[in-house]
Amino acid sequence: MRSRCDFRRGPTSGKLAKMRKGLAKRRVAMAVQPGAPIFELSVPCEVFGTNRSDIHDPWYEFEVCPTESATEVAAGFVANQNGSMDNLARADTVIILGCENIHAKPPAHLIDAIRSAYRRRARIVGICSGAFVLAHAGLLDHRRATTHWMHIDEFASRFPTVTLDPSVLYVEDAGVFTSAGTAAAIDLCLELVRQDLGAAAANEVARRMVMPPHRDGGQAQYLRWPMPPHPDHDLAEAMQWVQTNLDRPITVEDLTQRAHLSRRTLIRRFHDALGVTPQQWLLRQRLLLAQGLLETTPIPVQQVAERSGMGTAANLRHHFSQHVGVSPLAYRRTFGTPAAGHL
DNA sequence: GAAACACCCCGCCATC
DNA sequence: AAGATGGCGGGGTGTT
Repeated sequence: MRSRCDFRRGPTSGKLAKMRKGLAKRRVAMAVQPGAPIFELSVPCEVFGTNRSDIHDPWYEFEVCPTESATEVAAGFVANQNGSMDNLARADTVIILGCENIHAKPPAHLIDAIRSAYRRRARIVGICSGAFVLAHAGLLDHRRATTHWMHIDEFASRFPTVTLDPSVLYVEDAGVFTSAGTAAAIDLCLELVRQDLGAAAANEVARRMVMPPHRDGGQAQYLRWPMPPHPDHDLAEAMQWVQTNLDRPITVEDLTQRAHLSRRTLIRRFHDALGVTPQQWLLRQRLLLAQGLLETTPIPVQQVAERSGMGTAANLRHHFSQHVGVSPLAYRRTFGTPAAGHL
């Protein structure tokens, strides 16, 4: 079973350096076809299109690019374009939204624009049924991808050469990202910010978007994702307890006691809610905390390991390399803030 | 990087 | 009868 939130696919060190230092201002362009769903359209606008230069300066340059001159999207709204399709050719990240009719062939000029962007190594992102457009463009052949669960069968039968993974929220393969339905667009967009600007920046965006589960008064400093959308009370309480005790050794047995469940049932609940095992989730929380500490503090890697519950620096390095793709120090060099003694 | 040990996961089956 | 839960054990994974 693959992780629903496929955090194993972290960027390589080369990618990190390039992402951080290669461009003064990142350009994101979103292609909008007629009938594009409002929610999915709004997510990239909210994440990339809102000026958040107080989090990271410069913030993204974001453009909406309707595929037609006056593109009417869902619910009767008309995309008030600030960019034309030409802008796709200049973007570092090209986002393709879902289309009204997944059975229709996408317009040729859109396919051409996507292929062209891919050839010049732009990051290509298909949100929800946008995966159909990417598949039409041939970008998903023999690659892992996902789409809305309602379209899985249709997608699989029409694009048999794509390795479809219906269990993940989003997936990346060779610079091509696809996300599952609707709300998964948020997860994917935040992941893109995380790759570009680091975990602290992505978590701050998430916090401002009031992402669950931290709706209570004591907002956590770092977003501990993934969390289940609707965990039952005992499970949520156990997970909350983990969040505030990451510096200490925690076993699955501790979780079973806090959740008042057997080990077997706990694993089942995690699997149903998140698609990951308790241990995988715990490790993810520790790594996210470690990432935040590396970004925002100057403390030695050994202390980062201790505070994040990773135990030893060697263990932290091991998992960092495996899941984030770079060493802790390389990560700090790339994403460290002035508070961490960098930049 | 390898090895040893501890811990974890999941298919299977029984029980509630 | 169907679904949820829990125990077992072999194989897998994490930690040192």
